[in-house]
Amino acid sequence: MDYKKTLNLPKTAFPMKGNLVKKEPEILERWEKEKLYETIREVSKERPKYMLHDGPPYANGNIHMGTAFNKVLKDIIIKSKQMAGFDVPYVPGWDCHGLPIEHKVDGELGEKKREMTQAEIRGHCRRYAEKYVDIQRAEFKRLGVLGEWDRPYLTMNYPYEATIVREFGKFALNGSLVRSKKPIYWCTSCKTALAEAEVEYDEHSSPSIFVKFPMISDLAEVDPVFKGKQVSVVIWTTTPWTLPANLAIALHPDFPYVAVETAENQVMILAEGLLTECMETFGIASYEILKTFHATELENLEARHPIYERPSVIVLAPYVTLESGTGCVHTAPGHGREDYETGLKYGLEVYSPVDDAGRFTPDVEHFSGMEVFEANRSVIDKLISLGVLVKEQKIAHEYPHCWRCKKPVIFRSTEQWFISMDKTGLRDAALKAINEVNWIPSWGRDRIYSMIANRPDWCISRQRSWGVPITVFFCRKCGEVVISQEIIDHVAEMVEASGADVWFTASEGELLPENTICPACGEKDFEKETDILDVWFDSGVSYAAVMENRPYLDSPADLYLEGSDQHRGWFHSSLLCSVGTRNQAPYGNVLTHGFVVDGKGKAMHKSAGNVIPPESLIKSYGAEILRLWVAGEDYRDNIRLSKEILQRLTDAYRRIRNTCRYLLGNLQDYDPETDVVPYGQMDELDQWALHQLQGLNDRIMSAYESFEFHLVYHHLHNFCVLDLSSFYLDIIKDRLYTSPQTAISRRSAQFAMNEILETLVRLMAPVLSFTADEIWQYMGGKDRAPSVHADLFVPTKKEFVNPELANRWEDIISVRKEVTKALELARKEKIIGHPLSAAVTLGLSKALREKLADYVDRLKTIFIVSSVELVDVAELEQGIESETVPGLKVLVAPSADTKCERCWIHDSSVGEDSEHPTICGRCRNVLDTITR
RNA sequence: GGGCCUAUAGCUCAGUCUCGGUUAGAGCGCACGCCUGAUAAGCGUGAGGUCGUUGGUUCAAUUCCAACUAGGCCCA
Repeated sequence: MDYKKTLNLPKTAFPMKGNLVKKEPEILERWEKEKLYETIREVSKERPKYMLHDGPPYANGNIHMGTAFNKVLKDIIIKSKQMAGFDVPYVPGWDCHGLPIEHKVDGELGEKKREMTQAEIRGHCRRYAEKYVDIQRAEFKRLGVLGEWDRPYLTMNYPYEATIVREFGKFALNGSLVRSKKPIYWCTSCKTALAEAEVEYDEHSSPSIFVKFPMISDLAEVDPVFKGKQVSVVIWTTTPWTLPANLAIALHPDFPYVAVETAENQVMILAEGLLTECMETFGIASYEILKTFHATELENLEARHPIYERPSVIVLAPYVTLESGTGCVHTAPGHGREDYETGLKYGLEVYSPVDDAGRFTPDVEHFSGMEVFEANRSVIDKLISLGVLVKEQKIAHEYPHCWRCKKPVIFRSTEQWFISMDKTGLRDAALKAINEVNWIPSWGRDRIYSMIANRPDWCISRQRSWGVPITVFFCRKCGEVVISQEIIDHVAEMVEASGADVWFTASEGELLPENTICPACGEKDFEKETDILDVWFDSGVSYAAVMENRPYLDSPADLYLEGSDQHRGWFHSSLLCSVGTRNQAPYGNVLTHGFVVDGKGKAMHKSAGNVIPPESLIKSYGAEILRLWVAGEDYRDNIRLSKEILQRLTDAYRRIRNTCRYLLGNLQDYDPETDVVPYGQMDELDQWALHQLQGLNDRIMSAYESFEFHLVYHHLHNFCVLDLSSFYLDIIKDRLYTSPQTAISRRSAQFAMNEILETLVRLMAPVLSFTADEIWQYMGGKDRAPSVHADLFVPTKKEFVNPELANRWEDIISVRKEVTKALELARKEKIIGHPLSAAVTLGLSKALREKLADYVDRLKTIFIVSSVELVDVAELEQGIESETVPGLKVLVAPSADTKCERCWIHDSSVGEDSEHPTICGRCRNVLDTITR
């Protein structure tokens, strides 16, 4: 007889192989068809809300691993919060305006752009952004991220653009908006401002000159040695044309400076570290050091401008280096980024006497009307004639050029709009708000705090096309800036109806409310501003455009979650916008993650060839593995990704999947409605399993709560491997397979397995969203939610918590470990093969024997051997003495009994029954119940 | 160059922070073996770590402090 047919072997249609690459799209289709996201909204509408506000990725290009990581992390949080009992709507968004898109469109349009109106160009930009929103949306959905994908927020939506206008209006009207000059890259040939990204560095030949600035301040007052001597500070520059705009000389605060007498009563001041080099350059063979200064001694002293009758003040700046020059840096706040910063610090004018075409303005004596690069020669000649030029050379160096016309660009100051950090106390209010936010990890607070504390005013104007206009007007007669609540409301309404394009297509008369008059001069003739807003302002007001605007959302949000670069980006701009208009942070918690790097910890760069695009990962492993990776990595540090990591995750995935499959297979005949076994009647091992399960449930739910998803992964995996596969499930196989199908001992195990599966499938769902959903389809029982994602975590069941029992089993488990070791040794020596062919004798100390007394009959089952005999440790001469369990000896021998053909246990009762001579008494009895 | 952060077995993570103290843990992978009633599965055993480096504090440091090195993000 084939006794195998009399066993209750596991059976399930749930496939062993995930086949994720093929299966995932099918599951996604089903979610879409069944409107899973809407279903989840419906079932949770009465619950407390949890607001995670999505930071908008830029609508350009395909998603990369970093964006994929971020979105999946958000999805894990959303799903786990959802299952923890909240209502968690998720509205994804995109950042749509800005230079990178305009730049791309620019490149596509080429020469055609010159004949197009601004509105036409903007139309192209809009279509470009739409295209990438569609592409990225499909890519995000493929990752299994659930959300309101058919109604995301786009910063270029008309209502969003109107919100930007309104929020800008608040700053304009509360006194934060200021207008002042700032140096920017400027192409004199294209007559346009250039962004950093539009500047290309290329080889360029420049004059290199050393110039004397005679001291006005009398150094003899500092040291008599200077009495009667002519002292000059020597500077070096490669842009002689900026000398007319010179207002200061910068020294490094920590460097020593020397005064050297180079000729009779002629003294030069320069950095000590460059003295030798300079003297050589100047061709000065003999000189004498008169004095060494600390830079701070010279601060605020005045030199005289080499050409004009005005002072040039000595200032200190940390960016001064000893790499070249004299250590004394010519500073023109209107013509350099660093010069500008230093100028701000010392209260210098942002002087930039150069027009759009790169010509000196009429007020520049000697050079007015000259083109700046051509003026270089004239400036040098002038210096020579004044006797202040120390040395002239040529230098080849990297110099910024225009990306379009390839001509060298200049730094030139133009009028820009700023949001003042201090005029209305924005900085202080923002710092205060930072302290009321929970930053995770906590150092995020320090990082953004020092940025806000030290940042200059926020320059919000850009001389571009693709963005939301700065909606202010100027009076054509008196130049007054005209802005009011009425104007803002009027413009915002028009933008809401027709988009921000209206600013560029409509006339001032249409954009302004009727009868607007200039508050300064009473005139009615106005000109609109042409600058647009920094895109960081767009996304910075998303809490207003999205969270406050949609009735089912709320602000401040519970959570913002982005990469750590966003301390300078979205966290930063959102904070300033919100504090500036609402005096509170737009978020209660801010979670940051590190960056995706390769297996060696190096940043992923195209040039390094170590980039793994999400698409290729999904194609060969499936999105589920990507999700497991997101969960498994501790994101507070850099997030590594390599083939090996993916291989390990794939292994772990299979293990978890197979464990669930085994549970399903053994539950195929179990009805959770009718086959329930009361706790008191359960097998103690099953009770142990339930106890372990409660611990797991607690640990994982709290790991979700504290956003420590790598712990979720490890706990889940370890539970499947250690508690279940290698222990619990291995031991109960005998009971499951050989008992009568409906026996209470078997139902007891099934009851536990059912609890385990019900709990596991929920615990894994936020991470393994596809697989949990797939398992869900195979689970029995009535009143099941349509998807695991629409269900809740199982609350930890106190009635299954039994620490006392778990304690007792600790001892059994430690003895079991020793037994398996002994079995392995016996196997090595060919004494046994399968553990069921072994008969084990345990030599026990009195104490140990007492502990195991109640389990005598079950030890063989627990150890999965055919017999266990207990003797006093002193009586057992052979056997291996345990190193870890005191008072334990283990002896393994081949079983003397015959193997039962049905249950494979070696037992003395085999052969007793003539009808079934190859099976044991126990199996014989089971057969009776089956055949009866 | 500045600010912030990270560094424990081949890989992913515990432990250290809040209490410094006997042989630093887990899983995976690897090696070897068993099973063939979870089978492109399952079980067992074993080998892997001078806890980034160097100093300091201490009776004692992977754990506290400093510097350095490597790496990351943001500035310059």
